[in-house]
Amino acid sequence: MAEPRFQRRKEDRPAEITQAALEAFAEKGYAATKVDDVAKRAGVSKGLLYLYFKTKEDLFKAVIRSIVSPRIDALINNIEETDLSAEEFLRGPFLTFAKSIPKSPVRILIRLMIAEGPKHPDLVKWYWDNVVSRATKALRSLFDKGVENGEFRESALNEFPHLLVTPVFFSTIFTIVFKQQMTLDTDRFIEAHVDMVLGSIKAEAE
Amino acid sequence: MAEPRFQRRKEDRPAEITQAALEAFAEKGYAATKVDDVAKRAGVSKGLLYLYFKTKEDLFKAVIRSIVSPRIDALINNIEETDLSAEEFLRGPFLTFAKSIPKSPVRILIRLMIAEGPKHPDLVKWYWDNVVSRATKALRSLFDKGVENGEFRESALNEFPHLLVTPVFFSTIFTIVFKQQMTLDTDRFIEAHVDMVLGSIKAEAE
DNA sequence: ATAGTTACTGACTCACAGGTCAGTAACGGA
DNA sequence: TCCGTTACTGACCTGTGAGTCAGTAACTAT
Repeated sequence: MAEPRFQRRKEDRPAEITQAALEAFAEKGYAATKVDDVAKRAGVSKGLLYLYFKTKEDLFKAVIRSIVSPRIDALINNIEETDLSAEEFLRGPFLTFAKSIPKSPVRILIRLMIAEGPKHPDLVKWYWDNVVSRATKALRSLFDKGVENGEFRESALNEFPHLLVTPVFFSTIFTIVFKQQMTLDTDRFIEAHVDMVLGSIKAEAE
Repeated sequence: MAEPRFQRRKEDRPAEITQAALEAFAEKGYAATKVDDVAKRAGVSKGLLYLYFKTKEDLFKAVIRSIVSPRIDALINNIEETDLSAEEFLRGPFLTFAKSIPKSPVRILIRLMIAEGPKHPDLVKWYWDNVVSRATKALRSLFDKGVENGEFRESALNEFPHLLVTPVFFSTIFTIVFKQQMTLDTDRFIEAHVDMVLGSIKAEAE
């Protein structure tokens, strides 16, 4: 009695395929990844992949969405529901999150968005609405709250909350591009920036 | 007497072709740009292009090098030979340079390095040696000079001069990826960051 | 003029990868 | 155990674009 050559697993296939695709894209980038390789990695034929995803581009979008959504939701809930002071939150949960990015698989997505974004305007739109806007808003409310309760002075961070996260992007890209020659300690780099920001916005005792 | 169908211009061809390639890559990215299109843009046949550049990859590398070199040389000479104080230099020539990046054609190269870098390790090595290392060193010496002459206190910027330029990368990428939905005022964004940095490292009068 | 040199052309080749589809076999129900 | 359904396979088709090369015409030297 021979082993069955394959199993029917309709429910699990999409997740298995997007996971395989993420790994493949991470290694080679989008253009250089063959659909056939993704299929092999997922233990599936190319034909099946095309039953679940209409085109390679469709697969790409599914990968981004499936990885990004849960993470960004978690961060934003975290900001909204914390009972820490603004400074405690920034030095605690935020810093932990920020330091993890350059080391986690998510960093790949940042590269993919930069590299492939211009070819997929609707994906960029989705990313803007679901990630950038929401994260910006959450951060801004954090700084506003800090000002309201007297922790912080009014500063450029209220207008440009992005100023907080610039070193996260910088070290992520650095890590990806210069992984051979890198000696940058991304943890201390990001910490130093957060120190500087807090130092410049904390209300002086007066 | 008919016009000649073409002219022989051995000297000028390489520069014309790399210029055309930069424009094409800027519009479509590397993978999506056809060698034939680059040739057409340069007013040249595909065959001629292959006389000057062995492969498409070779052309890509030539584009990066030819655009980057003169700019980085200018900046570094500027730092080394200025007779401004460190703060004056940062608020003057450096800020002008920094603000120009997200708007200039060079921003394309940043995207190309991120997107294609991993496939061209020798190009990344060249970029590290000729751009990143030299720029880092020049900036570090600027902060060191500031400390020596009592303008600045010793700070994280002496160890991580990169902290100065993070918003330049951030706004460049933002501009490229989110050009449709962008409302970020990159000039004021970068200025606000430089203000913050200077505010946090200036020696207090004591 | 004319012959020699070489910058230049563009039709061609060919490998490759996205996408298709006719057939196959796993599974569920009777 | 057989039949119907459909998840799944993989050989095939096809457009595309990188790279080639035999031929052509612009220039040069005599």
